[in-house]
Amino acid sequence: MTSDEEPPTAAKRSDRTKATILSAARRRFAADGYERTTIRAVAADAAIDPSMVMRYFGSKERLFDAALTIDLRLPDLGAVAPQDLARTLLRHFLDRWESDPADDALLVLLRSAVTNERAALRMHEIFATQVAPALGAALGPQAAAVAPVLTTQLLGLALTRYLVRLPAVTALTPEQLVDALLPAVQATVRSAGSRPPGPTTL
Amino acid sequence: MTSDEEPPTAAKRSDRTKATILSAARRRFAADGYERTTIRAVAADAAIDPSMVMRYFGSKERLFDAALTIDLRLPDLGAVAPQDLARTLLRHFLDRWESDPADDALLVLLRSAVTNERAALRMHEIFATQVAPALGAALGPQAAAVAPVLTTQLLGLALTRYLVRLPAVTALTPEQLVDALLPAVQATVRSAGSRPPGPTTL
DNA sequence: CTTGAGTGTCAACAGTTGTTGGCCTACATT
DNA sequence: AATGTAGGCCAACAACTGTTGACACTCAAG
Repeated sequence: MTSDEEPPTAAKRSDRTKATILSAARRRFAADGYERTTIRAVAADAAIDPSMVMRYFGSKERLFDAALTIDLRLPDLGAVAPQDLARTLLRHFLDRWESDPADDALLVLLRSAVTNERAALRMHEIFATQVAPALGAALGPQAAAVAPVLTTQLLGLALTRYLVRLPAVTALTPEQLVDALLPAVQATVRSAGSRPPGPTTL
Repeated sequence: MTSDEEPPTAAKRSDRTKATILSAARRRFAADGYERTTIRAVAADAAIDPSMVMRYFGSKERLFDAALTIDLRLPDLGAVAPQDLARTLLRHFLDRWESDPADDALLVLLRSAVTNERAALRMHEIFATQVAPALGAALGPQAAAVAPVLTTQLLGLALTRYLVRLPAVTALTPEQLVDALLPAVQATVRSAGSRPPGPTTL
């Protein structure tokens, strides 16, 4: 076999441009959402012809799918002491988002999920496959009751700080945000234990 | 002067159609957001020609402005006992949203604010003129520290339940939601008193 | 040198969008 | 009956969208 493998160095020129397109697409989707992002704009950012975007990704929808491979990279919450859980979660997400808000896949997805059904379904999927299991490992059977509330709180933070950019929220430093939100998140985590399965559940 | 006043009954035919357009616009903006809402679709819903929408409102942007006269109708929170504040807030917004999610101006605005700069600015304005003062009346000078967190929590709820429609959140009844969120919101309200003005404020 | 695939550009399509201007009709006032 | 105006419709515009097909360049293999 002397004939088939690809050039060892410079791993194919096309892969590089494909990656360039993908990163431009992520930035555009993050900044503008699905509907306002145009293939022409993505192509221009990637300094390439719009038709190449089509050739590499087939359609705008498939480009969107490709741009949104989401891995929350949640740590093993089973190894975290319950009293540290709230702080760990807040820090984890804030760290991610602060490092590069315009390129974080979760923020990209969230912005589009508000007006795009496809993106919303993707969000549901991530909750079911990543958030719920991770919290289950930390909180056991009580997690089901708490997970939606925690999601509400964390996505609420993402919404007000990175999407709507409320001045009152963007004015705070990440450390101040952790301090400000900690009581609420901690109360939520604690409510898991204190509330027996069904008090007023009809 | 016997000549000028308008017909007393049936207060002008044009007012009625203008109102019809406005209500159709609200529904469309709520369902689709600013970008995906088309004037043609609004006109079709109102059973009228698209050009009439332009004649009455001038442009899509001005139609959007007209559709979004937001009054949160917040009760006088100064009259609410501090320990009831959390529950009052939760109930107030849940009641509003549940009664007609597809026509609530705040949800309409929120959906668009995520991708539309103009709508986002409108949101900032509402926070400054309605939310902040109302909370100020209830919490005094501490309100400034708490208001952003409360906003995060309430908008987080709106986001997950009405915009992204996470199954884990839509599955709950309003009463269950109040119960689930209460510990967190209460902890936030309480944190207003316990945290002196500036511990780590550099 | 010739080939032929890989990589890219250009120009155009068909559909949709916000927006505009001309025309028609009903009807209260003269 | 004549008429002016408010309310409405129709057809078209220019711009922009996702998408497609034909053509040009590069460069290693034969």
